[in-house]
Amino acid sequence: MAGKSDKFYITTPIFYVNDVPHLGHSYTMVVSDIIARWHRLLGERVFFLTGTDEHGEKIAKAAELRKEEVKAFVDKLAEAYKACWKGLSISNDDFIRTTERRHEEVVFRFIEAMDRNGDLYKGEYEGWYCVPDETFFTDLQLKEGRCPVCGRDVQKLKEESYFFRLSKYQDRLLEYYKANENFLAPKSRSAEIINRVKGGLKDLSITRKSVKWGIPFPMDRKHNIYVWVEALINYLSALDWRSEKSDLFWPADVHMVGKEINWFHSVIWPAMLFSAGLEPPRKVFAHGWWTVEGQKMSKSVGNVVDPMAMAGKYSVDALRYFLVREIPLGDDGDFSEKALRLRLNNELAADLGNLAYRVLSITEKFDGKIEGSPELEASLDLKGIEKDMQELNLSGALERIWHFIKACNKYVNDKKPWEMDGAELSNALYNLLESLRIISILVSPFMPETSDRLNAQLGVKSGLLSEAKFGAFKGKVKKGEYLFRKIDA
RNA sequence: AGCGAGGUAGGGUAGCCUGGAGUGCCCGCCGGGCUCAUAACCCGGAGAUCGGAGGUUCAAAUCCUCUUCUCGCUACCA
Repeated sequence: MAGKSDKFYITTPIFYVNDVPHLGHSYTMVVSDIIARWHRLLGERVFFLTGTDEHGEKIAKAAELRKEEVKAFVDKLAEAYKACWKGLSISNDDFIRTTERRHEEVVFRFIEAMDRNGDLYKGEYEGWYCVPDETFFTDLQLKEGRCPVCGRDVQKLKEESYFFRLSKYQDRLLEYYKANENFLAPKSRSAEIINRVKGGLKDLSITRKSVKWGIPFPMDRKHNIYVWVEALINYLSALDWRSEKSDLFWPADVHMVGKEINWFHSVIWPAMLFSAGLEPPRKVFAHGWWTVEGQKMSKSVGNVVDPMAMAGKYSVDALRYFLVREIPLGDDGDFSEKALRLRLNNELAADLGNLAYRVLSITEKFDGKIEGSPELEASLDLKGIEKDMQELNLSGALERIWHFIKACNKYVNDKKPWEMDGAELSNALYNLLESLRIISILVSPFMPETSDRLNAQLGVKSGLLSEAKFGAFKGKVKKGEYLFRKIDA
């Protein structure tokens, strides 16, 4: 029964813990959570992973700046991330930290597998070095020939380093892209990657002698493994690679990533997997960025949006709904409280909340048996919703669900159940209550808390997607609070 | 600069692959209806030469060429 066909493994990036979580992180999490919950709704065996990336020079510096011990510093931040995800109803099955032993062990095995395959060699990394900052930079990173951090002169330096033969995998990557059209997603970004790979791949320096806060390179302990190489392996270390668990869940079905790390996940990571003798993931999805009222979100501008504050002000579910409804997955979008309020007031309160409230109000005044024949079924495009979700068109799926909600509101207006009684009224209520039950199932991945509350008001248990069809209504209705309240500016 | 994506009513989007009346959705605006319900809901309407030019075709938002504007990526910044 536990076949590989009904498993689903989805990951988020592991976030770099040099600062607390913000709206961008939360967006990745919410999107991934919705996809994970959807697959659970399908009855699949889901493994949903997130975590934190805790090595590297930047983190060591950030800790030093605050006069804290590095481990204590990352411990504190990892907790902040965990708390934030809990607050946003994120249903991750595991939380991997790159400072954990289980991660280090898998990293060692992975590097050794690459080495056995003859893909690692010792060479020299050449770059521009800024002495006061103790950091290497590439030509592109320099600002007018000077250090991009402090603005001082840099010097060309060579450092011994181990390299990964990325160049060896150019053809194999291109073949993989070609054979798996859905791997690079969204489509609008795939050409960008393919053309760059076609342009040629250089081998990668994957170790550093100068970086102290990291995982040692197993073949030469004077070196530490470069953070991003090691970080990518988290997707396997959480599965305890070479275990029953990894046999079941690997390859990952979706790596959800921000567009800035697309290259690492679409090119370097699959090449590393080839090298270690593993299958690449099925899909890497690069989502877009949020601006805030037209401006880039940045600390210096001071417009960084705190997801917990937004969730506190408007409710977790309103925030989750807004994030996925506002923009198609893959596009960039603009965040503003005004836009959030608009969707909360019009779509959540006026459409969904009001529908539930008006139907439940009428139902409570009726004391007969609720039964009838499905009339609203035709307004629900379940196939379309399933297709959208399969294609990760989350905003499209919501649009279809709302189309149904609007059809239900229209049904109330047209039927005027408040003027009915007896069998006629029973039939109208049957249709509306079953619709609400189905709506509750459909919105549950997006707004789990709201779905629970609606279920409680309908007096039904939460169901799987297979139950999202008209049957006999078996609930015991008890009108409760509004699902959503309007909020004025 | 190279490569990529996109310019559709006041704003935001879908449609483009597989040409066939500008067809849809959301917000906003105008008018009407209703009153079970969170002053919510429903109906109707105004509003677009589908960035510009040329071409293919009986027919182009949709295919081809050119042009213009916007945005993204350009590898060791997690």
